[in-house]
Amino acid sequence: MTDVSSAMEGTSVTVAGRLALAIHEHRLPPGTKLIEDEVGDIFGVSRTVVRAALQQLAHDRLVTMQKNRGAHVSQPSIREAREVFEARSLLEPRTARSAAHRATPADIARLQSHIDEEHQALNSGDSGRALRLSGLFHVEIARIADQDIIAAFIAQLVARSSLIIALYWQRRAALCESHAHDALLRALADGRADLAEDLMKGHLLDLVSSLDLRGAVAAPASLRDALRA
Amino acid sequence: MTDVSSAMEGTSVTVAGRLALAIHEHRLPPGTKLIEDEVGDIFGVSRTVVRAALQQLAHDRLVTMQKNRGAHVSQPSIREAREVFEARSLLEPRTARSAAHRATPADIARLQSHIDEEHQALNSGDSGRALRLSGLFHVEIARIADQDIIAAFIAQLVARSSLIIALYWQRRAALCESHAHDALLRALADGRADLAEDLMKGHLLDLVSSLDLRGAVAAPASLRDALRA
DNA sequence: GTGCGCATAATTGTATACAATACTAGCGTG
DNA sequence: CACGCTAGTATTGTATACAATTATGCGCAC
Repeated sequence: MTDVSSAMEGTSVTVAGRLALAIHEHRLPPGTKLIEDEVGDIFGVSRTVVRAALQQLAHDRLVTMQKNRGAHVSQPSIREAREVFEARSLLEPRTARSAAHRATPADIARLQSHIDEEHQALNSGDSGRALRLSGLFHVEIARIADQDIIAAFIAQLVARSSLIIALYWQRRAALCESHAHDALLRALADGRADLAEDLMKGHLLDLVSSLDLRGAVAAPASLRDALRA
Repeated sequence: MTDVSSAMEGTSVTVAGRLALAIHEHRLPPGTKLIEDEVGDIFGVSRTVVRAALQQLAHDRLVTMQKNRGAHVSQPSIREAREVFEARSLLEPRTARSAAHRATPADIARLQSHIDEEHQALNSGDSGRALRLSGLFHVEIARIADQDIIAAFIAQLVARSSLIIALYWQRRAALCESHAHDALLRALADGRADLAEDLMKGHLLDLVSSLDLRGAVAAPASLRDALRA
């Protein structure tokens, strides 16, 4: 998620960031219970700050809190999954268009390095990290478009997409993505706004069509292990 | 803001809602300091729950928190103001189009009652309440479109718009809005999707043009006043 | 063996306590 | 009279304590 909502920073933002990262990289699968004492012990803080962190994540829908029943990594429903990608389809193509108009050589270089890192992560078998970098690519485009608010929305949607992928991904041969990102990068570099918009639209459609939006969920894991990084 | 992000429990959400309402209705102007003890006394809760509430509001950018310096009602910059309305222009016209396709008679009736209440509030001089109802109208449309995620985004943007209006509104003869809403309602009722989309786009443009978003903050009476908050 | 009921443990909700930091006012000095 | 310094106050950051709620495990009837 990178950019955290408000200022107010401090310890709870750090904890929220670490948790968000773990969720984004699929080290904390959907449904995992996040016990306040346990998280507090792991990060060496009190429940007070853990609660603040969990509430931030709950606001972004990465975590679901129920009264007296604690916090769990969210398990987006199929309906929610569809809505997330509908929202992305509404926001991102137009944002890619704007980005094509504004992208500087420095921006392009930064995006390229993202893609490179993503390839590298994939080759070294770190698919979690690859997934997160792939998401960051999308957020970075919104930031190039100089639209902080929309970038924040996209960041949230990307994070939720990661949960959706964890739950509903079907074909694991996932390296098709990088080509889409390559093509997008070229379009942005050449200032071809129409093309960038179309590519983004198609890329998102590909993503949805790679999901199986009909059922089945995964199993939780151990907190300590997942957060070891 | 009506819909509060997550589930999470009652008390802090209630407090956050009450505060959000007061902000939305301009009873708490931008810049107002929100002292935790004070708010806690008012609502009869401890600082713990006040803090949780303030953090929720901070996440929605209605409140700004700085480490060790407390929480204040946000004062959106001009850049931020522009971005809010850019984001709304991206989301709302398309959403109005969808709503036109899906609106049922019950939906139309609900919208009509919103408009009626808004008129009523204006006539009785309660401009704060009118402003809030006016915002709710927009959120309701998104809900008719059956897009919860986008509705939540719009709800946040509407709330922020209220702060922007408090800061940058110039022409106070503000009843033009209701006509725009009437026209929108008719388009939705008749299922005229193209028209609804255009009307919404125009309505938002009208809104921005009624703001004064050129730098040059209104010259403050005294230096002391200017630098106080 | 299966399901129910109760005692006990875990976990969360809220309040409070204490430490750290920022604000304010009053005094002295140039 | 303005400026800086110091003491005291106000406010926030974090941890802990206790109450309320939920989850768990075991004995027991059937």
